[in-house]
Amino acid sequence: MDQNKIPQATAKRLPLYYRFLNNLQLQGKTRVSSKELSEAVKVDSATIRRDFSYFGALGKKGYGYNVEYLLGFFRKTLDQDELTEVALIGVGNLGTAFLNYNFTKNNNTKIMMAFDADEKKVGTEIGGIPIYHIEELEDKLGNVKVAILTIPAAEAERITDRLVAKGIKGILNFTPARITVPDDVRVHHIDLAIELQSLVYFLKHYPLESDKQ
Amino acid sequence: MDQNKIPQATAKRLPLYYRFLNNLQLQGKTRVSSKELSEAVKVDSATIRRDFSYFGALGKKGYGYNVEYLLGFFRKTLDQDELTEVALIGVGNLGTAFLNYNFTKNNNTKIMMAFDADEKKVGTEIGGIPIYHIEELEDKLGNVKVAILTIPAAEAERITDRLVAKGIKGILNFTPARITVPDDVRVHHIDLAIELQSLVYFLKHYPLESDKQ
DNA sequence: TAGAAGTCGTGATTATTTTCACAAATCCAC
DNA sequence: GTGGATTTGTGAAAATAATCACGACTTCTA
Ligand SMILES: NC(=O)c1ccc[n+]([C@@H]2O[C@H](COP(=O)([O-])OP(=O)(O)OC[C@H]3O[C@@H](n4cnc5c(N)ncnc54)[C@H](O)[C@@H]3O)[C@@H](O)[C@H]2O)c1
Ligand SMILES: NC(=O)c1ccc[n+]([C@@H]2O[C@H](COP(=O)([O-])OP(=O)(O)OC[C@H]3O[C@@H](n4cnc5c(N)ncnc54)[C@H](O)[C@@H]3O)[C@@H](O)[C@H]2O)c1
Repeated sequence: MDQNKIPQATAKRLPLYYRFLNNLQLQGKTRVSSKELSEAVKVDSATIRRDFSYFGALGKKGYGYNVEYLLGFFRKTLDQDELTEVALIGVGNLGTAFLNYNFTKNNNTKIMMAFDADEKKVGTEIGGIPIYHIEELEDKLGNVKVAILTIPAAEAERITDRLVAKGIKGILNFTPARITVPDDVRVHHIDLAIELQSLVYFLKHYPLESDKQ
Repeated sequence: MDQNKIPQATAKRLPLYYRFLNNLQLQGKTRVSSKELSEAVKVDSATIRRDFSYFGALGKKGYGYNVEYLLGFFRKTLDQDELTEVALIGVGNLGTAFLNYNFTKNNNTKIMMAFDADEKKVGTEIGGIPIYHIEELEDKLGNVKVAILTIPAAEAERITDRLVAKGIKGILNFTPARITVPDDVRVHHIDLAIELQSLVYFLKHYPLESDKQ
């Protein structure tokens, strides 16, 4: 709760760094420079050094960063030692794909349960995750604070209200609906149609640029 | 090709505005203010007005914006009159979900073909889209300039090289791999594991903030 | 032990994006 | 018509983010 001064842009890159450091350690590397890191994650090396510097002096001049140390540091910073439980709402095309994916691999986030309105899906399991009826939402949700929303857009607002009422604090929203939530609930929109459309727009209107993301 | 001065942040919001305007028109609304728009898409109204202003004076003071006019304008700006063809590489969990989704609904982007390495999938269709063997990539791709990448991370770089060699200019990359491409190829990364992880990070470290996105 | 090479951390600068705030224009009710 | 209510478009300011560039320190080699 202390590191409230870390720029949002930096915070968004932390998981990326963390994942790459994990890979490095698996490969047995013990040190890494901001330059190497930069080439791998496609973020300017000065930006990486700046990002790290918000957490203090993590590296050593002339040497770089010690992989194990840095990894341990990020593990703590990203709370990788405690599992974050997630609920998924809407076991359709997208929802099913997510249930089949192991987010826990290097992430310590786990979908614990799923909900759907379709009686045929209720009672079954996908990837070992039980699917409950959406009417059981309030009963089953327990202490889960994060939800993934993969229901039709028309249902989004109504279900969101129920999630919020039950204490959900973070929503990863894949529906095109822009949902309304109280100030203390955070929503990240992932709008795949818009991502595709904006990629196409950039292609047509920003030819030969060098700025990707 | 002319509007090269439009900020990237603005460009990314255009499809969002476009979609909402479409909905408005379907509802039969003829005018809309930046304030209404703001509430619907959760973007500050001053930002919306600024965004629009890059394209000239689209509204009328004291009145707001004419929905039909604005929509027509964005349709042209976003090239909605011509269909953009897309290829999907990797018909697994995610890839299948995308094939079942109709991006063309209000987007004018269409997945025309898919590729996979799995013989069992090759030759079949999903959502009316044919699945070819990845070895046919160069033969079948034709003039398609945009690709969606939903293959295992380990394959990403190799396949990317082939796509680029064949003339692909835009890649929507869902793999965790940070792929390397020439300057004239644009890559948008959508890294679902990182989105989830960063949402969790924000929840734990930025309590009671009001800034979502 | 000395010098060369490498690399961090950061002050300063620049770039980008958001937001404020208000004059000007328009609308609308009467 | 007139006047109060709206709402745009945009200068200016503020906030946020990226990048430059270099001093300081470390490592490595001989
Ligand atoms: N599939 C894609 O590639 C894609 C792309 C872009 C956006 N999206 C968006 O993601 C969302 C999900 O897409 P999808 O393709 O998986 O849709 P889908 O129709 O396959 O799945 C929706 C699921 O939600 C369930 N559902 C419906 N109402 C419900 C309710 N009230 N409570 C709980 N469950 C309910 C349905 O039974 C179904 O299983 C949609 O909003 C869609 O617009 C999907
Ligand atoms: N499913 C998810 O929810 C999820 C979440 C985050 C990230 N991802 C990433 O998205 C990508 C796809 O995930 P998925 O769950 O759909 O995986 P998947 O294993 O279900 O699908 C991968 C598909 O690619 C095909 N393939 C393998 N090698 C190929 C090649 N050389 N050429 C063409 N096709 C090939 C496989 O046959 C398979 O059909 C992965 O990189 C994964 O890390 C997926």
